[in-house]
Amino acid sequence: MLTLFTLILCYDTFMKKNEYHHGNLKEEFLQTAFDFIAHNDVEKLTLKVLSDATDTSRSAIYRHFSSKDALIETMIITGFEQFDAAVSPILRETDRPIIERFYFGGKAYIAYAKANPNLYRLLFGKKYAHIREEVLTLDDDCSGFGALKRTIEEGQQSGIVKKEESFTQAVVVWSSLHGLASLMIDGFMDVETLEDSLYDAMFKSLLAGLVSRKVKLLSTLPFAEGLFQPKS
Amino acid sequence: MLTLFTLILCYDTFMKKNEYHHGNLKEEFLQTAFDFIAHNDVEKLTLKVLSDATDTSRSAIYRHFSSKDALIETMIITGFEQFDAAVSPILRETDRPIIERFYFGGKAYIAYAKANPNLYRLLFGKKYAHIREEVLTLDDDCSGFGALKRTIEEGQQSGIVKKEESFTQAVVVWSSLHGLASLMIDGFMDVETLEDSLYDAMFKSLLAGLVSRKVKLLSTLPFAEGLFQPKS
DNA sequence: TTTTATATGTGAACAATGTTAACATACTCT
DNA sequence: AGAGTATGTTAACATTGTTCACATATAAAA
Repeated sequence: MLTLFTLILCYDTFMKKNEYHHGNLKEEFLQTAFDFIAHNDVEKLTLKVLSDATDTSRSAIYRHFSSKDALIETMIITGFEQFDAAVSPILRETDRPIIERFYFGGKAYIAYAKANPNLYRLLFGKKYAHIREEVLTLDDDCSGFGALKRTIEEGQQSGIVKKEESFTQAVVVWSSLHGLASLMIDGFMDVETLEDSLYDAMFKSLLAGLVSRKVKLLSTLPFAEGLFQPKS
Repeated sequence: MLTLFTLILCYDTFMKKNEYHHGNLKEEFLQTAFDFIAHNDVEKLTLKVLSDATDTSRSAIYRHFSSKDALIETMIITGFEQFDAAVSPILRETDRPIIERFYFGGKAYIAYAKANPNLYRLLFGKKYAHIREEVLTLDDDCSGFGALKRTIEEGQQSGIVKKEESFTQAVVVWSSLHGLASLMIDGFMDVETLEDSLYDAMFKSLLAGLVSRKVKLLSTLPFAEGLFQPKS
């Protein structure tokens, strides 16, 4: 009997490690939640999903988050960090032609939304707008929007971008990106076949409104040929 | 005692009319639901809200709709009719300059979304995309998108709009409108002070991408001055 | 008119959900 | 070794959408 007890003790100690106290349950919850919305809508994310996946009780989550919404708030904060990390750096590659930075930055924006539709909806939807306000401020230069605005201002200084209110210009660009991304991930068009051509058309249109007519385009982007007239 | 009974009968018959059978309860449910989302998010619309407002039991709705979603489906169908009725006719005012039609059509689009944010989100959100597919097809000329595409094609024929794929051009326009409307109603910017100037900037940018350079703008819209070069 | 069938409304009950409270267990620090 | 804290469990609650058996009004048939 002593031997059996010892065996159980050994099993508990070395095999199952912490059966009762997980140790990093908070991270496990978050990871499970992110894994879940990679394939399911946020609406389907339930506490039962989290407890089942982590093999805990339904109320265990309340030791790490004050509520379900609190967990989602954390997801939104880290979600914005990841989203920004995927898009903003491209705008800041100052050794690259600015038009290219706009082009590939926007392309990364659409690509991220398409690759993570449920996360994108969570980040930019109405429901958790109050959390967003804690994370991103449009006036903040560090935010994605701030990076866009600053890049536009940089383009103004080098004469490529029209010298208008940069905030307004940035909103116009952002609206197009957000609109196209939303229409794509919310089931309005066959994304697979149209994504690239639609983005190119939209970018071309945006450039026409953004770029000064006096400037000849020096970009290497092939589709942009003929967009602008030679310097007169 | 007979008198009392007669009184009750009279009361029932003439005052309360149909206390048990309402007669038009289905319409009452729909009207209540529309009234509700005029001031609240769709997520807050619950069967208890409907039963309380119509003074019926919680399960009465199931005599008129097979489920809560079925009621919302009906709302979406009529919602699209109303939305289309507010926007599409402007595009079809063929006696008006086409640029003006674009301008005021888009303005009506944004205005409707801003005036009915919860309905707009319901119509264009992901959750009920399957119902949308029954109502509107992008290929259908009668839909709002079809009206936009046809107007663009009309502009191409008169030489005002660039002769490119009209579907792509329509998607570009729609993306901008949908993006701006979404950003506004989902709490990204102070809509009250910025709505008009942002829309004008966006429309100007769209025109730059849409309109043929060879055409001198004859529109009466003041802000569009200087957008295009004189016919050379 | 009386009877029958159908349409419409009610009340009780269900499972699922987020949440809380009382209790149990394990880790930490003295 | 023991006290205190952090972490996990179980049971219960209210709310939600939904269903089912039952009640009542209207329509149709006799």
